[in-house]
Amino acid sequence: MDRSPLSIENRLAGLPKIVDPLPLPMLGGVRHERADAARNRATILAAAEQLVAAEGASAITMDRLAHCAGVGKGTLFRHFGDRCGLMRALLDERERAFQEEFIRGPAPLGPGAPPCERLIAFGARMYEHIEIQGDLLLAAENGAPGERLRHSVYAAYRAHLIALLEQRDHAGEASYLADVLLAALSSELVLFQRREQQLTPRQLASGWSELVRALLAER
Amino acid sequence: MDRSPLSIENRLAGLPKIVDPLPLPMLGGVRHERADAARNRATILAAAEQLVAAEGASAITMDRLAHCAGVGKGTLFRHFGDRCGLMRALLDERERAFQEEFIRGPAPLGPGAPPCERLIAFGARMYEHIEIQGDLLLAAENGAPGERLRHSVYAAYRAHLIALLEQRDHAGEASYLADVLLAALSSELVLFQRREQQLTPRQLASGWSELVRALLAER
DNA sequence: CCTGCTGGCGGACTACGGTCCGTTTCATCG
DNA sequence: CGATGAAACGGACCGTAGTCCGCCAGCAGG
Repeated sequence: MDRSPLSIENRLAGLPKIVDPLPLPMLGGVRHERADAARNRATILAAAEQLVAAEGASAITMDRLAHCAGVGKGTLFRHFGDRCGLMRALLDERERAFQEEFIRGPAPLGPGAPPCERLIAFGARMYEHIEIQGDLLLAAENGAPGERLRHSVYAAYRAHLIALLEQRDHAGEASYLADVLLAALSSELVLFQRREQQLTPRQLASGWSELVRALLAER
Repeated sequence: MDRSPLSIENRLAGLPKIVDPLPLPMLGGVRHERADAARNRATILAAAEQLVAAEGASAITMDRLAHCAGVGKGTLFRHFGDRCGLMRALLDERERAFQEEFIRGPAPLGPGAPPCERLIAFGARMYEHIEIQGDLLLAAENGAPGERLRHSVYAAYRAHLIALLEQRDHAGEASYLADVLLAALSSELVLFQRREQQLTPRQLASGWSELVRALLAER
């Protein structure tokens, strides 16, 4: 958990957690979730996973899921806030693993490689992620306008990219560029490129790496 | 309603239409909209404009608008397809003017300036557009996932950017880069940058022009 | 083990987007 | 003109996300 004082991930200290846990039971001090609540959450997630596996993310409606899981609708919303929150919860495990990889994993994704390589690896990894979890990601990001950008997952990616960009003198524009780069990796756009524009994963990866190289080229 | 043979819409022949006219009345041959239909469309748009002016785009619900305009809900949907279609119709006039500007207007936005300058002007113009019509644009783009990317307005922007990029050797990646650039100008992102990230219009414009210059730099 | 109360639970309820289809209105043609 | 068929109309209807609140049960303290 602890790392060298120079590492990127230090700069992430104090940033929002990977997935903010909603109101969550623990209010004042440390307190655990009531047994029935924990049981219900697990049941719901299991039912949701099954539904997604069987019929895809779009088959999940809150009514149906509540019925399948044998709980009331209110319970769903208490646990996950809204539909997107539920989708995020389904993605959470992979999400954590991914963030772990680029924060502390082996090069070129993790520390050790030069920023340019890390950025390229980041995009490649994100493309894989979308390839596998596309529909779920889409469902998770498809909330109120701008909500996805306000969410902590986005903030984490953003902070990571900014840190990498700042190692290459993009003093003023790092933040702007981070947003642009992440926009290029949004699941909505990528799925459009894959399905409508018929771009291959290869073409995407190559486009991305050209993009990154152009932006990081000495000027 | 009818215009001179030199009018904008004639010159756009062959290009994707600015706003595809829905099923529209004209099926086989040329046929005009029925009088009551035209009257209703105008009434609806007027009521919508008034509502938007008074309470903002988000105040428009289809039920309410139908009531305000004194028509049935079905009529709304027949004319505009869905809520986004209605929003697009509200933006249509400005949209046409904008496209006219960058296709045939004066440099640097229109032909005459080098691609790099035109791209920079394009972004600047788009930022202005969003500054003024932000909420409406957001409402217009906020449909089913990916719908906005499939729409003809997006296709027109895309084609324009590709044409500009291809004047600078981005043979293979022009299409990829066009999508990335447009993603940077999406109203969702821009409004986030303006409202959440507190970027000034100036900072946006400068970020954009750095971005464009970096991508068009000889390599 | 009993008791009290806090927090979880469920499902009726609301608001909204979008569809459907029986009815009405317009334009055309005999 | 009237008749006739096509197109527009309207609003009841549906599915879905999200809220609310009275009820119930798990847990701590006696």
